[in-house]
Amino acid sequence: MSNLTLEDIARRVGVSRSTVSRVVNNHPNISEDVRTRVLAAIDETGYQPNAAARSLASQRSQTLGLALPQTVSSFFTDPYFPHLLKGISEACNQHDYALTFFLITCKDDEKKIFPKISNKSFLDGVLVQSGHHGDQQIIGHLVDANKPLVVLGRPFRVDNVSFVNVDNVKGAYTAVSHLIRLGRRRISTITGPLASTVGLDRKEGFLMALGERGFRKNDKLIVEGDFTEQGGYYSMQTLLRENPDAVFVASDVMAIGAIRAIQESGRRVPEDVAIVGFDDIPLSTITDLELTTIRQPVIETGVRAVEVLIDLIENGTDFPQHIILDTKLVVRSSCGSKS
Amino acid sequence: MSNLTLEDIARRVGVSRSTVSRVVNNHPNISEDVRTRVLAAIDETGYQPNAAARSLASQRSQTLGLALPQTVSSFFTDPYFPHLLKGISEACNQHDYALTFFLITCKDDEKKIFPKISNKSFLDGVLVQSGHHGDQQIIGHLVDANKPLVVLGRPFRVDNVSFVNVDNVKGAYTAVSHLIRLGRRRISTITGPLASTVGLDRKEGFLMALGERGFRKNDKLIVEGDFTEQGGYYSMQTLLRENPDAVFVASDVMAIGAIRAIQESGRRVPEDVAIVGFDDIPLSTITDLELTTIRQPVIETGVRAVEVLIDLIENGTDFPQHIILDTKLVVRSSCGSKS
DNA sequence: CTGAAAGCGCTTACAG
DNA sequence: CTGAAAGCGCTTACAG
Repeated sequence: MSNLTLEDIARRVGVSRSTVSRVVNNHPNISEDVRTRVLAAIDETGYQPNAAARSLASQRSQTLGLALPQTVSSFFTDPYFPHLLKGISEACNQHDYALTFFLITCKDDEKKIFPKISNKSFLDGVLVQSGHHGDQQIIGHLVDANKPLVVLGRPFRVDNVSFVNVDNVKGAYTAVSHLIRLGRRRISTITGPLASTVGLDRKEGFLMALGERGFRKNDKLIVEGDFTEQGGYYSMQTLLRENPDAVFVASDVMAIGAIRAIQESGRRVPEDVAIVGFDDIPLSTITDLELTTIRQPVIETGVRAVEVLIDLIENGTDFPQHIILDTKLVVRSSCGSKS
Repeated sequence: MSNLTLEDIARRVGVSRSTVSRVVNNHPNISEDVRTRVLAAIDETGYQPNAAARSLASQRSQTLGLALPQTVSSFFTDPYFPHLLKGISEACNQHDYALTFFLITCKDDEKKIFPKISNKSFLDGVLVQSGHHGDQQIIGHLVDANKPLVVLGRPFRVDNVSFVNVDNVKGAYTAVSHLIRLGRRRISTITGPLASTVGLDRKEGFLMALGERGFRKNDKLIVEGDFTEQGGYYSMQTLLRENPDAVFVASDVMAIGAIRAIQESGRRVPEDVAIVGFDDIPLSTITDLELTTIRQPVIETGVRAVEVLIDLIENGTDFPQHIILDTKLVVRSSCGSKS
C-alpha cells in the first residue's frame, strides 16, 4: 500500500503537485473546495508522504535522538528510566516528531553512534541523559557539530548547553530539614554515585541542611551508593555501625534496600531509624511501611526536555536554556510523623 | 560541520560523484588508489552522507521501528523491558540500523503512530512487543501494509507472522516438575495476566506438569497476577488461605512480593512454602534467600528478533519464521534443595 | 574500474 | 489561491 506519490493525488484531483503538498502540510491560503477534495483523495487512497523525500527537500527529519550513555547499572532496575522514556515519547508523539533511541554501552558503540547522532540530515536535535564525567565527550561532540541539544540532568559543564533538571540540592535539603525538624540528631545519608551530578547535588543539599542547623560534618555518616537496591542494603549496613537515628537515601530503590538492612539488624523504622527517600516512584510497600520521600517529576522532565529541544530547532533560540523543576516532600510513615 | 556533499568530495579528489558513492558504500571494483584518496578526503573533511538523500535514492531507511503497546503497568517495574531494549539496541547498532521507538499508551497515540509505523519510506521493518489481545490490531495493520515485521513474544494469531519467543510452556513445566520432584504436594501458582500469551503459556506449563503426575486440577491454587511486586504480594495472600506447600510464580518481580506475603504470614521459605520464579533477572536478594527460577534469555530475544527482521528485509525471506528460545532451571535456596 | 545521467518524491521561492 | 520549475543529495543501471 501507498507507493502513491503527490503526483498521483494531484492527477486524481486535477490540481498541481504543489497544491497537494500545501494541503498535506496544512498551509494557509488553500480554497476550502480544493482542500476538501484533496483530503478526500488522500483518505480514499491511503496516500502517505515519503518521509525521505520530505526530509531531503525540507532539510528537516522530524526526528529527535535520545542518547543514553549507560554509565549506570541502575538503568535496568530503576523505574526512573521507563518513566523518563514515557515522558519523552509522549511529547514527541504530541509534537509529531519521531524518536530514535541510542543506548551507548561501550566504546565500540560510540564509534558507530557518534557520527549518526551528529549527522545533520538524520536528526533534527538530540536529547542526552547525562550527569557523569564520561558523558562530557558526547556532549562536546554534539556541541561541536552545532546540533540542537538538550541534556537531561545537570551536565558537569553547563556553558552553552541547555538542560532540564530537577532541583536536587533543594530536594535533599528539604528531606534532611524534615528529619531535623522531627528531632533526629544523628542523620546519615546514602548518596548516589559521586561521579554524577545527581549524586553530588543531593549530597550537597544534605550537607547544607545540616550545616545551617549547626550540625558538625561527620564523614562516617555519609556512604556512597549506586542507585540499586543491593547498594542501598550494603551501604546501610555500613552506616548502622555508626548508629544513626535517621537516613536520607538518595533514591527510593536504595531506600528499599536500606530498610531491609535496618530491619534485619533488629532496629525498627521509624522508631530507631527514620528514613526519607527520593523519587516517589510507585514502589512495593515494604511490609506496612510507607516511604516518606521527595517526589520528582520524572515524566515532566522528559516532556519539558522535548519541548525545549523543539523550541531550539524550530525557533532557533540559541542561548542555552536551563530549566530546573521543583520537587516536593511527600510525608508518609517512614519518619514516624505525619506532620 | 558537514554540509559537504558527494560532489564536494568528488571535486576535491578529482573523480566523479558515482565513484565517491561507491567508496562510501564499500562497493567492490574500485582501484585501491582511488579508494585510498577518497577515504582520505572524507576523513579530512568529516564528510557524512545525507541520510535522507540516501534513503530516497535507495528506497531504504536503514532504520527499524520498535513498538511497545504499553498494555501493562509492568513496563515501569520489570527489568525485562530494559534488558530487551538493550538486546535490540545492540543488535541494531551491530548491523548499522537505527532504532525508532514508539510507546503506545492510548488510542490517541495509535492514530498518530500507525501511519508512521507503516509508512513505507520511514521504517524498513518493525518489531512489535506483543502477546495481548489488544495488540492484534497493530499487528494486523502492519501485515496489511505488507511491512517486514517480527513480533517479540507469541502473538495470539501466529499465521503469517514471524516471532521470537521463549519456551514459556516448557519453562513453567520444568519449574513445577522441580517442585514435584522435591516432594511438594500442594503446588500453587501465581500466573501472569491471562489476557497475554506469556501468562497463558506459563499457566499451561504448570497444569501440564501437574497433570502428567496425576495431580488433580485445583482452581483455588491458581491466582492471576499482573507481573508487579504488589500483585505478587496480594495474590500470594489469597493463595495462602489454601495452605500451599509450594508456589510457581510467573515472574521474579512477583516472587519478591510473594515471599514477602509468605514471611509476613509467619511461614518460612522454603520449609513451609517452596518457591520458583521466572526470569532470573538480577534482583535484590530477599534476606538471605536466593530465588530458584527459570532463566530466560531476554537480551538474546532482542538480538534474535533484530536479526530475523533484518533477514526479512534484506533477503526478503517471506515465510514466517518462528524462533523459540530455551529456558533453564536455576536452582538456588528458595526450594530448600540444591539438587 | 569509472563517468554521465536519470531518477527517487518531496518543498518552496517565484510568478501570476 | 494556484502552478511550473528548480533543487534537496544521493544511488544505480547503462555504457564504455
